[in-house]
Amino acid sequence: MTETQALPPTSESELLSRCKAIEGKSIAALAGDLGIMVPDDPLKRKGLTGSLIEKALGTTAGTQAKPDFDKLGIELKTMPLGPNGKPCESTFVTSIQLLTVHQETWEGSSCYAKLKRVLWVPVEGDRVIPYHQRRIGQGFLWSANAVDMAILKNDWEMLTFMLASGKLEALDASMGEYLQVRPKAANSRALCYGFGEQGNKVLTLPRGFYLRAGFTGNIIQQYGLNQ
DNA sequence: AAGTGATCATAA
DNA sequence: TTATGATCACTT
Repeated sequence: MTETQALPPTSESELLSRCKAIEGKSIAALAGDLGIMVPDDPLKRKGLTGSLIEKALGTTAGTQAKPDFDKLGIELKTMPLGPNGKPCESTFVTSIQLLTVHQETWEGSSCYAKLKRVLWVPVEGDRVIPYHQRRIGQGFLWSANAVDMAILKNDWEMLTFMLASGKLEALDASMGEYLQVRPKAANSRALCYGFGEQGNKVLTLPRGFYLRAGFTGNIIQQYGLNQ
């Protein structure tokens, strides 16, 4: 049971060639190569696909709030694809520090740091395909075009304003065109502090920014290449 | 079927 | 507790 961790890639082309090396592999094959067991219980393998691909490609950020390939400024995201070839889930971007987001700017935010350049790795996500058999697709590097970047910025500024001005109860996942804010917690009892209506601190669920599946679906269509 | 809110595993 | 990796599961 030897676990291996690739060294960090030093260029985009090196990163892409590593993607090519795992393209077409099944989850079981990749896990086998890395010496990692795959649980049979779906609840015990949430996030496993992403972790396996991280290990294979050589991410460096670990548990830090930074892009996965820190030196290259690239964030790795898997994109589970349903039977229709479209993403079947939203994409978690970053957790939110509710008490300090109001001090941030879009360009200085961890959300922007992670979204400015993303390595998307499509993976079969159709629930009818046994998890072990699901194949890894063709990874590709992406940056938002000017129009999409403006929409992301607008979403972020609107959502951040809600958080900063104590509108926690009015803020829900229906807000934002590309970005949304949703709970990101161990469970509904794991609370943290945020701002209430009067600018006071109140206990609330931790939140994170997510990309809507509709948006990531547009991305993969533009870049064209799924399995 | 989609969309939103809740949850699971693990590291530091 | 907060960060990482997300997907599960209930509501609409």
